[in-house]
Amino acid sequence: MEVIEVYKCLCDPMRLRILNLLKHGPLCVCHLVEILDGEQVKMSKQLRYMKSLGMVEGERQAQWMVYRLAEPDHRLLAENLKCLQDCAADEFFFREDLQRREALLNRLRSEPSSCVDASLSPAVDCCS
Amino acid sequence: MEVIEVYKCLCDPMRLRILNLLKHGPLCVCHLVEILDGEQVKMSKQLRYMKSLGMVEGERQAQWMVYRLAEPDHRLLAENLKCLQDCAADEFFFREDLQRREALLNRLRSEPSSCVDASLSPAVDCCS
DNA sequence: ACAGCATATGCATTAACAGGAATATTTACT
DNA sequence: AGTAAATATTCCTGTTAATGCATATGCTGT
Repeated sequence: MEVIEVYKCLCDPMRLRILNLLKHGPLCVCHLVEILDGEQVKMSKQLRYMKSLGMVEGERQAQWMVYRLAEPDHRLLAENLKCLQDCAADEFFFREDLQRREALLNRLRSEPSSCVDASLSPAVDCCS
Repeated sequence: MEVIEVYKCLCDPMRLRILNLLKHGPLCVCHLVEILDGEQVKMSKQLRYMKSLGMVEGERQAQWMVYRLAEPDHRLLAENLKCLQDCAADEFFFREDLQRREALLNRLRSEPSSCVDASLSPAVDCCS
């Protein structure tokens, strides 16, 4: 991954929000859509883009695709992911997203549905 | 400066190269143009853009405009500027630019011209 | 094999951004 | 005041990247 590619990827709000969420653990597409209040198609395209850069990894679990952060292959990326975590405290929508994530996971834990497993798996905190 | 603005600014090669150079000290526009082998108009536009974000500061000295790095107002920016320095060692064109900068400054020191002063002023290494 | 949900893809349209050419502004010098 | 050099601005054009819509694919349960 090139320096410029890193920044090009990071300069979109939705992609930043996705990274912010995945930093706390893997999520399947439908949960990302729910938390980020996005559309399925858009989400899928962003994920494909980020996957093509090696920034996230997708793994199929039954009919769901579970995405997780990939091990960063560039120091620049690793630094920015680390930094993102600190920014999350300041940035309004980052905080909100994480709250929505918590709410969702709690709901899943209490009334289990079929794609719980994926999103309840422990965070692979590769860049903390 | 917003998170997204930081990244939007950083995702252009020419802007990265400008930052890489200014990190080692102020430069006037004509020297930037010479080192980066760019065109005056393009350079001027990039500098205006970066100035509008508060990323660089311009000071007029006679007919020259001398640009320097501004004190970063966002932790994210500060981190990336720091990181840029390390990247410079790897990235081919970053290294080359710095070599061209050295050559230019040496030339200026030996055969002084009128805009020497500006570009020979010591680096304000605000983000090391 | 079929129905239904989750996810992905292709293509056309539109919005954002960089590029070029011409020109304006500022300053210094005579 | 007039000229020349350095820098900035404006307007227009082309390119790239995001968006929307339609549809395709993959998996599961019956």
